[in-house]
Amino acid sequence: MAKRVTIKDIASRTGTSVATVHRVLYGVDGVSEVLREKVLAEARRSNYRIDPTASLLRRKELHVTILLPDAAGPEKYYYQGLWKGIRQGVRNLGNSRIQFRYVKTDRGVSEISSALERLYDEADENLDGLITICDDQDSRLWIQRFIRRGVRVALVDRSADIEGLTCSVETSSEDMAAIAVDLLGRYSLAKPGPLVLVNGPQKRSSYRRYAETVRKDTAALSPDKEILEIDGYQEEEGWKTLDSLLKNGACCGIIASCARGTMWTCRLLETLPKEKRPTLIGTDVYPELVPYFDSGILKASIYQSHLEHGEKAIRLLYDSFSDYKSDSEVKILGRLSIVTAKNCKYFLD
Amino acid sequence: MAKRVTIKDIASRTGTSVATVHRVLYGVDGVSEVLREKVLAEARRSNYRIDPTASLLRRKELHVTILLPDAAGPEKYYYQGLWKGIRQGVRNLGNSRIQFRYVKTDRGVSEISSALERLYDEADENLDGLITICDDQDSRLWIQRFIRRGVRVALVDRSADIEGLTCSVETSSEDMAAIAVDLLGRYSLAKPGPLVLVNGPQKRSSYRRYAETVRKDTAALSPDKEILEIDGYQEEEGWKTLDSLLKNGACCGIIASCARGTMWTCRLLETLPKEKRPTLIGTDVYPELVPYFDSGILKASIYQSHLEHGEKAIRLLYDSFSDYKSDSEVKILGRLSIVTAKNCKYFLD
DNA sequence: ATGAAAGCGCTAACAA
DNA sequence: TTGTTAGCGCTTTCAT
Repeated sequence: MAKRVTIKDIASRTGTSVATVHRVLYGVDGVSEVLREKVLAEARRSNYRIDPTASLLRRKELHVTILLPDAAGPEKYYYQGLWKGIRQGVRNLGNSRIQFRYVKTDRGVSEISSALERLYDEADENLDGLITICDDQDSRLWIQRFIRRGVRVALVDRSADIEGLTCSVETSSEDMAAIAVDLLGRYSLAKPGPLVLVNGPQKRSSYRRYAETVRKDTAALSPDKEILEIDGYQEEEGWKTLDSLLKNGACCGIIASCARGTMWTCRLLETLPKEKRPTLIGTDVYPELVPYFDSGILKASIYQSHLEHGEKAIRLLYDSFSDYKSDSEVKILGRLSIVTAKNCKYFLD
Repeated sequence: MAKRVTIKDIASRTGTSVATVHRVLYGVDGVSEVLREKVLAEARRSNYRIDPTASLLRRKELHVTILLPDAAGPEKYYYQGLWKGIRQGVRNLGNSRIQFRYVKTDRGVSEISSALERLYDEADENLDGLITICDDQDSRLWIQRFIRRGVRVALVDRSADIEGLTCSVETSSEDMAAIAVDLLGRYSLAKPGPLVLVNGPQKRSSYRRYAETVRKDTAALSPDKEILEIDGYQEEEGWKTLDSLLKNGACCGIIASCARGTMWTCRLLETLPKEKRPTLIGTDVYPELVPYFDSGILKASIYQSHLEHGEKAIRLLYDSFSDYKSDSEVKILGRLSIVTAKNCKYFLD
């Protein structure tokens, strides 16, 4: 049980004071190059680790803002898991000397950039961390400004190639699509009629990549299978298209690649007689889907681990605060789970 | 931003000292009933929470022993995930002022009780926490002795009805079986031949309950379906039985309910020509299974979240140390995930 | 550029 | 039974 190396040890061994060691460890200037080198060398040599417990005790409170779309309206199904994960992550931290502030935008992701702008102006030097989502060029720019100002930024849900990010949690659209096609399977794809893909808007690259993989993987199982794409964000129009398709002819199966699309497709299928309902593979898991799992309308859904995304983002940001090593960006790929009626209860909280 | 309530505040408001407040909070005797009540009332009134950061800083080191079967030999497939989770949980804690000791038994669960006995004798007052597994009456008795001695015990993997347990993480055998039958599905069950269940030993209640649910759920989908049970722990014998069955006749599908059984069944199926391989649904996910996922021999496997079990156990035990409220036992039901070739990479670390 | 010193909120040893 | 006090290892402020 080797005694732990403290900042005091390093100070005495290098013939300096704890204050100087502290400055060196955190890269604060006002230390001569000679001393800096000496201290750094000793810290490495003795394998010094900061004691996070002690470190936290005296530190002044940090401020972290979480800026995400509100889980309401059509965004509800998508964001409720993420918010839940954020709350849970904060709870897990216990007393962390971090003041969290929650900001919700009303109209989804599109409003994020203007919210970032407002945040940038109002929060002067009082912001230390930011957790948000980045899906457009404007948001990218604002996030870069925050980073330049010294704010640590964690991104959830989508990747964005930004220099200096503290961490990002994302999902592989390709893997999601591959899982969906695989679940539908050779059996369903052998049936007559097109495969329907209730997708998100094409202007988002994640949805484009999803569709691409669906096309590729479907072709591998059933060449020449027609794929009919519907915009899941345009519920009214999509509903009509799909409804008439199902009433007239049929389709061999449906893949819904977005949370809201999964929801309304379930509702639509419910209006049809049982024998007219094709197999549906959905996306995300939330309480509203349970009845459709139970009735067999939704055969399976792909869980993007949004809850874990939220938890992880909080955790990683926290770690970055209590770790003086200015480590590079941490990228996390969210786990993709297959959820059916039989195990959906494990994915609801 | 309300200022946090400290032990000092409580002391001054009740006209006593921090030491007394501390004694009251931790239930140490040597405090008059009058004072105890007064302090407790004030703590409640002001919604006082212990500051875990500060609490940890000064506290003397705690000792926790983790006693589990070694992930070697036939136990390898089962316990590697659990051990990995334990290590990860310890890492997540960072500097927690807890000294962990890892003890591995060589011959699986059966050796746990004698290991507990040895541990009980050697570790005098120096043990504060224990994480282990309990699958027989002897272990139960030893665990009860530990608890009476004041050791906090966390159980992983199986439930055991013991008074005073700090926490337990377990898995629902019934849900596992239901998921397996559901995955095999009406389609496979409609094929001719019996359903083969490569199960664990019948003397374990978890395996008995597994088989029961398989029988019930199978009957619901395909009445009169014959179910052939093989002991997955007797690899040699089981291999012969299954091999001759598959070579002569056929079976409609195989469910393997234990990690080791899944492993050797995969190996067996590999020796057969492709058209003779029935659909296999397995249990647990570990690196050795990946080639069988890829080749299509293992259609799906049910992940018991062993990694998360280990993490959770460490976490919950830790929380119980930094929480003075002597809360009751925390029971966690491990999440059951469905894993296929398409998402197995997310379940390997 | 550097160091001394005062705590953070709590626990534990000691004193009364 | 109760109170006093000395830290835990670090961060921060202030003085040099």
